[in-house]
Amino acid sequence: MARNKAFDPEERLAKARDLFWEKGYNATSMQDLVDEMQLNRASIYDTYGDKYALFQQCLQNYAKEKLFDYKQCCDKVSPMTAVESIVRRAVTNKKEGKTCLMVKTSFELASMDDGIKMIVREQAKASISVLQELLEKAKQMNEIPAEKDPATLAQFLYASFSSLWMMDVLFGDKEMLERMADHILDSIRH
Amino acid sequence: MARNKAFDPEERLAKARDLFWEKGYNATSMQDLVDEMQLNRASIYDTYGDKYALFQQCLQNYAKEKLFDYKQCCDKVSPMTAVESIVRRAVTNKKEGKTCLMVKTSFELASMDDGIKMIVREQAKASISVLQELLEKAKQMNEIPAEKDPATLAQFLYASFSSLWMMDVLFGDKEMLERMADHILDSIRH
DNA sequence: AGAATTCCAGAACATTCGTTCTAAAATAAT
DNA sequence: ATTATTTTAGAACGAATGTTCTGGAATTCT
Repeated sequence: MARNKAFDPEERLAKARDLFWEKGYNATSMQDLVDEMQLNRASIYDTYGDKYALFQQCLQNYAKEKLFDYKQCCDKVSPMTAVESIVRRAVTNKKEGKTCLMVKTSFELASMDDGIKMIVREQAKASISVLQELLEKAKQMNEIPAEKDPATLAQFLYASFSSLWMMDVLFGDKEMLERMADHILDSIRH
Repeated sequence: MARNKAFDPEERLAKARDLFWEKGYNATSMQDLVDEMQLNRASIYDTYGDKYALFQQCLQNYAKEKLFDYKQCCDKVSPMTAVESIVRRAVTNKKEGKTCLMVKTSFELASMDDGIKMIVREQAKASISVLQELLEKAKQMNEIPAEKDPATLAQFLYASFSSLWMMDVLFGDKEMLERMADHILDSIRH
């Protein structure tokens, strides 16, 4: 009866996500999205809804990929090695100088918009859970001191990504970031 | 010959700063500023220039106050106590849930706009210098271990403000922030 | 008093914004 | 072939954007 969609919604969503990721929500116009997604205006509205709804889906998409990344680090290695690789990845994996979308969004929108805050907070909770689980295992294996609290450490670790990204934006000095990452990991182990 | 200005430019600049601080640059319209500063449009353009120039002046104003705050903590007490009070102040001094303007701006504009990045980076450098000086004194007084590098610690400390503010935005849990601050300070001392 | 400057209120400007709509071409199933 | 739906390009919309301008009232100096 009907014509099929000529594009892959997930793939085009990724393009929108990358653009929001680069420019932020407010600085990205609908025209920018039309150009970048290579879709007609109407197709965007039909498929994703308005700009706000589109952004929410981008956030969800980003959260899913990010969490998948985290969990991928957890297998095959000792818990502390997993934690270390997650932190190192934050320093190394810089997609062309793009700051983490979740961190960016936390500061641009989450303080004013409860809908957005909820999405970002849930992603944060999930990430912190992964880290906490790793740290609890590490504690059992005496890889971190007995007096440390895995929950607090996990929160601190997750929050530290914001630190690393801010310093990356301001100074773009990779060695500085590595020294900071060293300190962050040392603070967990000792 | 001429009429005097009927308002105090510094005082009205502070109002603009507070509004940018709350909403961010892009989400603040010129109309918002007219309402908040209680000034005529023309008076704003005559006194401060356009929106971008006004924002730059707000940033400078904020930087100056922030640095003054930091230096105020340095007198009369031991260097480590000064560092501690600066960190604690970041947790306690939350102006009605407003995230640090420098951190906010780092993520909203600094990655795209070099003019803004320069202002934020200079403020960061100045703050880090203050911290570094304190940490060097603390090291001489054996308040921190000999193997630690004050420069790296100062960078880490400054960056940690971004951590604390992000978690404040997302969770608004004061006790969580205090536990994180404890860990941050412990990581310096041991 | 008179000249100079700044104030205010608001109109006016051209852009840009997000969004909706029109209309024709393309494709898929019946 | 017919029907149904999605595609495309682009026009159109009202609202909001940043900015400039007009005009007149208010104030300060000589």
